[in-house]
Amino acid sequence: MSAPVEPPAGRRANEGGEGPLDDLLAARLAKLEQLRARGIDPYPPRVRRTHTAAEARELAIAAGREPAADNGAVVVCGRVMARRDMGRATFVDLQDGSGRIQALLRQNILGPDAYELFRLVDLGDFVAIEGQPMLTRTGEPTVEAREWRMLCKALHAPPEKYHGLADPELRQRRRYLDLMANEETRRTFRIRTEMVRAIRRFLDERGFMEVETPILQEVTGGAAAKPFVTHYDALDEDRYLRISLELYLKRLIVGGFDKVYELGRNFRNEGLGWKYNPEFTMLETYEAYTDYHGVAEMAEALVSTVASEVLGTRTITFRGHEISLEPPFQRMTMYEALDRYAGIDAERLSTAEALRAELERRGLETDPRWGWGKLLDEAMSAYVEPNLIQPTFLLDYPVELSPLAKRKPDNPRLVERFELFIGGLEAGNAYTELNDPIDQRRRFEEQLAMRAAGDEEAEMLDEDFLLAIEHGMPPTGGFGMGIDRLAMLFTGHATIREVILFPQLRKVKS
RNA sequence: GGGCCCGUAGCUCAGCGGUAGAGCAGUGGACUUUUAAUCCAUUGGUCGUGGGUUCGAAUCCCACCGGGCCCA
Repeated sequence: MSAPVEPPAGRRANEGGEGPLDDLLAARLAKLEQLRARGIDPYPPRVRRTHTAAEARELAIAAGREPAADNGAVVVCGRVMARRDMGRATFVDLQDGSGRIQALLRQNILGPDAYELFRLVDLGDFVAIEGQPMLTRTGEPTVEAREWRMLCKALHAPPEKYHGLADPELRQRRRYLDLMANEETRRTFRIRTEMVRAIRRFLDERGFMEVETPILQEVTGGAAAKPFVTHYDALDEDRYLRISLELYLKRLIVGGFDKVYELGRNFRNEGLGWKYNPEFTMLETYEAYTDYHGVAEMAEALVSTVASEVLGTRTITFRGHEISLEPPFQRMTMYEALDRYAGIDAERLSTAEALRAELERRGLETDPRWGWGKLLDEAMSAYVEPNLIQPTFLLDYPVELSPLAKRKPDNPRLVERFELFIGGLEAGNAYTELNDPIDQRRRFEEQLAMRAAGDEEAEMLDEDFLLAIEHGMPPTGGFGMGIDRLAMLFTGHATIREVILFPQLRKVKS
């Protein structure tokens, strides 16, 4: 049943029902009607495709310039990306998920009617071409059509064929246009997917069990971050969107699963920036009967293995630096790093006042509410992290910054923790997990005091989690890794938005 | 949050106080091996929005909206 043509949604200029219909749109709608008038469905429900574009290319190359008269036709399908009209012959470039293939339509082969009908095909439409794979005079793999079929009429033109889509805002808001126009974008997201697959493979082969834990949480924690709040109508109760995976995964270690991991989305109510998006993907692993040194070995094996499998190399380029992911990675304590890159002696500057004075002297702006731990963290961000280009484990953090990590037996002001830096980015974080429930309660209480003093990023007290570890959690090494940041490193993109399909953007107000 | 920059045709961009432009896309025409096809002709714009300055504003000023980069 065919209905009269109505103006489709789209074309912002026409919203509100004023003004004439856009010329480009009108031309396509007219062609749509002409197809229907000739009894052709512009949106047929199915097609029998025999070969992808890539497969047809292979066949064309095998067939050569003068293919045997009948060595089997193929049916290829795809979006029309370019069209070169030569009179009684027309070339089109079809793009499908495998790549591109050229098709040649000639009037004497198709017949005048079918050839004439092809004039109704625009850039962006999907068509099926049935015909002979072969090479043209210039050696281009081509399917020479003996029949063609409409698969889907597009009402809008695709982005410009040569420059593609360049406007960063459009590329992110309407990622489908970016994907259809830019091969580099398609490559980026294929690498990201391959990377995630390789990570799962690595962990699965090592006997880890993939699990899923709640995103909507009554109490949230496991990271220093401000959460999003939502409301659950059925219970008339508020819930937080999780900020990390940690506290639920450790409950599973308590329950007796020795090796678990989760790869999932976290949500943090913070600003946007080149390395921040409010929703981002984390991997966290927990392994009983290992410690942070064992985790470090696993982490470097994971990063280097995944690089080899996905990129075929362990050398990457990021922000102008060549980086080797070959293990072992460099190891350095946090204090050593502060001394080496900033000349700051954290042990001597052991009070907030002393450290603040030193940082102010260096021209770093500080906030009077910051405690010693936060000040140290800022000093790290300013002076140390940008220097950690080659993969580096920074070991042994102050307890103030790590309420869920176990203290070092020989220095209770420090915990057994590392952060992994690659290309100046914090890519991983791990600790020997705190399993002393008494110490854990004390640490939560210190965090509560910080919350009361106005620190919105301090941990909440999770009584249910405490009850869990009061039942006993074995010595455990935990690890977290930002998947988006690893994707930045692997694809060479300098901003996190380039590796997230639909990054968070402000609403468009009309 | 602060500083700097950007917003012009569907897309990529020029114009920066004096009648809104180019290429691609579109439309009409020529062309049966082209590939950023070529050639001829041609349609298309509240110059992000709203105020202001000016005889005159895409252009200068202010505010707002959206985006980018740097800093926090």
